[in-house]
Amino acid sequence: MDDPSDSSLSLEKQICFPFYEAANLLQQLYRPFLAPLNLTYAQYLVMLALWGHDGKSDVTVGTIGRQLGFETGTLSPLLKRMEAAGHVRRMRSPDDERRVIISLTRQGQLLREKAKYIPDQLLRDSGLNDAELAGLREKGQAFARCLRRMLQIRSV
Amino acid sequence: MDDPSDSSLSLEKQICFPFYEAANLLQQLYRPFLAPLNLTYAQYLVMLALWGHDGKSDVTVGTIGRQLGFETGTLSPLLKRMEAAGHVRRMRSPDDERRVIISLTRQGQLLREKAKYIPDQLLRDSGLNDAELAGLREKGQAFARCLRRMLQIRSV
DNA sequence: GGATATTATATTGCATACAATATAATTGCA
DNA sequence: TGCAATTATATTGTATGCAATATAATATCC
Repeated sequence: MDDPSDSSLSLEKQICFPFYEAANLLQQLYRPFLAPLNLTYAQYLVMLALWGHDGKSDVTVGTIGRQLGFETGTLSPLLKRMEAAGHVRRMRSPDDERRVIISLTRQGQLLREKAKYIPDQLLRDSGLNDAELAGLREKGQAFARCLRRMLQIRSV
Repeated sequence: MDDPSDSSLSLEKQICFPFYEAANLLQQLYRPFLAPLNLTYAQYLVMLALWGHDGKSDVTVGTIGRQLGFETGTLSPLLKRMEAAGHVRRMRSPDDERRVIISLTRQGQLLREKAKYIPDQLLRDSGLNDAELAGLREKGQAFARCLRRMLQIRSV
């Protein structure tokens, strides 16, 4: 079987394409919910990370990058836009001036109250039951884990 | 339960994030395989679509857009880059001059021979068995289908 | 303690993505 | 036939994404 059949190049047989398509679609799905909060989907993920840290410890650009799998080339300008929008503050660490500490502004903290209805709303709209949702999450995480392993990226 | 718990905003509980992350990772995974062919992942998907049509009938910009879920704002410049790279030709339809017919160049046809080893290579590298791969594909397709339904996009 | 290596972030260049809008051609209907 | 509606693609503007590179600060080693 050294010569793979041409059918392996069939669009329908692709494993990756549905995931790629889903990523595009889910951003379209979130847009009308996030636009009123002045957030894009990538920015929403950053907010989730920051809300999760609760200001208990310093969160740097690198912290967020590792959590979300973003390179600095993505995160730096993204965080500047979020700063311009008033969601976050960027501050050089006094201890290590290479680090930039990202913290929530008051507005960024308050945004959590508006955002917390979004996940449940979308879950309801999906019409999927808990088992189906759990199955999707598990498969999504498994695939991401598989890809990280193939790329030799240390999982968070 | 009108007031959702804040935990719904936890990054770990998100359904969508793993799919979003996977889409970013899979492009990184394909890059070293596709770069030698002078293709990006999105362009590879266009090639899959074109190879699948086999030149049997006219493939327009709209045809590809519906198959891949791309807007014209994405596809138009993408196809121009593929034309500049010598993979495809763009030609106004004589029948309906609004249409632009996309066809493979000789180079684009030959590229299929080089590309056909990629899927099997990646499947091997994944280390997943057939059942796991089938499960992933099914869940990915199911999620994309769910999102299309939520966005009221007619499936291809 | 000073050269070297490492770390953390920023910048640049290129390629997606999509919404909104524009343009041009075709269709449909009075 | 003529004009409004529709269709197909292109353009513009904004926001990702990542690789490659640059910059600056810290750590390490001798």
